[in-house]
Amino acid sequence: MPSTHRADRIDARILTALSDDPRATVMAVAERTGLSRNTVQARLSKLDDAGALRSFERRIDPAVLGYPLQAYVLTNVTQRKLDRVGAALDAIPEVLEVHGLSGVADLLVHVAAKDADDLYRVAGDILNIKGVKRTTTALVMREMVDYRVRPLLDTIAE
Amino acid sequence: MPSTHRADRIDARILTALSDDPRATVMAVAERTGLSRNTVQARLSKLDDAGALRSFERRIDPAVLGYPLQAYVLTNVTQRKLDRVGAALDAIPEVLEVHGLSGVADLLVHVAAKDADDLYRVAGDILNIKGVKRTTTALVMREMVDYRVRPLLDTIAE
DNA sequence: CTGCAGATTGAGCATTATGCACCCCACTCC
DNA sequence: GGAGTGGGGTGCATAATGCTCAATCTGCAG
Repeated sequence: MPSTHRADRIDARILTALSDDPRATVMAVAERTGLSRNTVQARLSKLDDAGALRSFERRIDPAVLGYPLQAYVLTNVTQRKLDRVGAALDAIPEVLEVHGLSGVADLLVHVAAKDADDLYRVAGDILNIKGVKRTTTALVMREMVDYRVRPLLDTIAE
Repeated sequence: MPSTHRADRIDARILTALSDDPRATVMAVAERTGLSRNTVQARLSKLDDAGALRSFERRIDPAVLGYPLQAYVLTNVTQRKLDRVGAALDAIPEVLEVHGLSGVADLLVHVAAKDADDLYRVAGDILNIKGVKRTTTALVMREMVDYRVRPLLDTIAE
């Protein structure tokens, strides 16, 4: 469903400017990028018409909501029940995201928790889902490289 | 450095409104939440003074930048060299984020790639870092639950 | 080389939003 | 009772927005 859209140099410059200052107005972006206000406005509406920008929720840190602990739960699933397990995971509030993988595990479940006990409980909830065979929990201890796309933007902008 | 800040019901309502419409103006948020413009403005400036909102880059989908493939590389590292490995990973453009873990692996490296060959190359780059002992690559095949914080926001907002 | 379609730009204009200051009120904690 | 905190209301000068129109300026096919 997403992104038949491919960002070019100009889009990259706009996105870079927005990364520098997410609350920047269209005018400010235009100034920063040396583009006209019209162009920036047109590009931006194309970008979000195309659904190129993901949910604002991505910018919300669970820690601020009182969930300072994060962990990744590698999950093995009885194959036929993948969808059911997905639905069950979706119903757990502490589940931030779930990726279907090829490789070591079937699912990578990203969870947040209030504290160690809470995490233990959530991990238990996941293990109790019918169709889940095995889980391995890895606690996030440090953010070594914070999510960034800048290097990719830079290669596009040359 | 982050978040001595803890969001309350009002913050949660504001954040929810912004999730519904990321480009909403302060006025629109005030209307949607039934709060006054003053309050919304004050809350928002507190939120970003406190650094409660993470980088705008989180909203940029690598797929739009021409990197439609994503993978997680579980990495085992010679412990003493963790920082050096972190720095080396930081230098690889295709590395989106790196988490330091407790558990199965030492590092969880999230990478993007243009295609299968590109991914293979990136995985090789990681494995070639001095201090990296072993890697396991898991390709992301499906987004089963897209990143979301809504359920957590809802519990706060009651 | 010529010409076309799409993108970029500059300008204008009515409408809204912003940032800030000031004041008031309700609630809580001493 | 008094001080402090946080939400709400109002006003105002300045700035941004959304939109349209017309004029270049591309890239590219013929």
